[in-house]
Amino acid sequence: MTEEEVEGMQRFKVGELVVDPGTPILMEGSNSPQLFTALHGMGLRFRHLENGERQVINFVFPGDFLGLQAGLMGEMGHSVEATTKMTLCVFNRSELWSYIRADPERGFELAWLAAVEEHFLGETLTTVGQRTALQAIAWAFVRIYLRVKACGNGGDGAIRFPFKQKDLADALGLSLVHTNKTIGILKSRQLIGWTGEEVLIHDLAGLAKVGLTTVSKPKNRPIM
Amino acid sequence: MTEEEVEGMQRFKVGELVVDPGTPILMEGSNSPQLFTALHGMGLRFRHLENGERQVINFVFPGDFLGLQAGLMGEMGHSVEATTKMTLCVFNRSELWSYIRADPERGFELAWLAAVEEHFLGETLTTVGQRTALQAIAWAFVRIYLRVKACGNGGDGAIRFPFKQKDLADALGLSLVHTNKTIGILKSRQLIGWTGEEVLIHDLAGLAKVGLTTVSKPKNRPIM
DNA sequence: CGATCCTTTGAGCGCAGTCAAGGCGCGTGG
DNA sequence: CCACGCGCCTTGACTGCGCTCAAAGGATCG
Repeated sequence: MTEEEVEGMQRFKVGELVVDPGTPILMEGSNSPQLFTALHGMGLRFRHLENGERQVINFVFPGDFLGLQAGLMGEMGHSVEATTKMTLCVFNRSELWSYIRADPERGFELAWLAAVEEHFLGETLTTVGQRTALQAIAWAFVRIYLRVKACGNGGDGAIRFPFKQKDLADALGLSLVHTNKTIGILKSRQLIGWTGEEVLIHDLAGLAKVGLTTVSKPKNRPIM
Repeated sequence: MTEEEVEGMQRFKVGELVVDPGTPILMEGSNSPQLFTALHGMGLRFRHLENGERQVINFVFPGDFLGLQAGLMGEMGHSVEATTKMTLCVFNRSELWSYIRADPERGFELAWLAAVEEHFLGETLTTVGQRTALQAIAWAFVRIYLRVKACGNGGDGAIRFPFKQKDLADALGLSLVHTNKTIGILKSRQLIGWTGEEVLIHDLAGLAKVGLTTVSKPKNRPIM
């Protein structure tokens, strides 16, 4: 989300909300009357299977819009939960329509947001479906690093990543044990480091090579 | 896509295009000057990994919009290819903006389309990441059946499904051999039949149970 | 200083992948 | 008319990546 968009949405904000780690923000299947933009902190989007298995859809970073599906379709396809303490910008779902009507470009903004999500989900699906565990985890660190750096945090090769190995495992469709051992391989190859809430990317190009991916600069929304 | 939306878009159509089976329609990474709506026939959306592996993102049925990512982001995240002979409604990408500007609801329509795609991709991701092969294939047949029935074709338990087992395998991140054997299990349990281009759903409820999913009616776009 | 949560490591198993070969339907050409 | 090739489906044997079970460190906290 560009700064102008954040700016524009601020006019529709109802207030700010600060939530503690572990707080559910949106529930799968629900039709929340409120939508959010993440201002600080990090979280998780995920779905549950009937047998209790969890699929992490992606990680939530500052700037992410939460509740687009509820706003557009009337029902969330996944849940959102805070992993760290988070502060959220709150909107009323009922005002989304007036937001769109105010300027035709607003609808375009939302469509663009959804399209970006779709694009990323397609890439994730390809990872989970086709990459090996080693490739998938290498890919994930490349994506996460680029995503975090894009929102300003983490200048050099270090980023804050307050998630558990189980979260990454659930994001990639792997077991915790196998994820742990595979991370160990990447560590031993001097490609990454991960201690506590800090991840070190020692060799981005090497990681990208292992992960069968390329490091391209993220594109901004085109002005039509 | 509702009939009114199709109606609305028809005004922006440049013409119709008929393509033969196997024809590439959109290429991953490209910025096609043309966007399409599928009118007849079926196709595939897919991505390729650097090692040549293919992930099928989903199946294209009549009514699907093709090229939304190119229109909104300037670059496709996946390729689209015709599986059968297809007829497409053609639009100019450059007119997308005037289409949106004509009516604020237009932007909403596009955002809604993208959100529906995102919703479905999240469900697919959960399948590939968390369901076993048997559960995944059962889930896939439930989704496909509901999707095909939603666009009018296939009244009773029979639908036209002109895809190969390899296509389904690539959609679920499974090997062809294992997919074949797993389909055999579903056949022997009298849940489905699959001969040539026809799939028979003998027991939708039973399939849904195996696939750890529920058969709920699809929701229409809410009128805000 | 026990309790709890997370990470790490080892052992063994099994689901799904790979390799290989055969069957079947269909179109093509001798 | 039949032989042949080709694409796709089917089946069997074997392999191995990743899962499960289990237990042992560390770190943090009341």
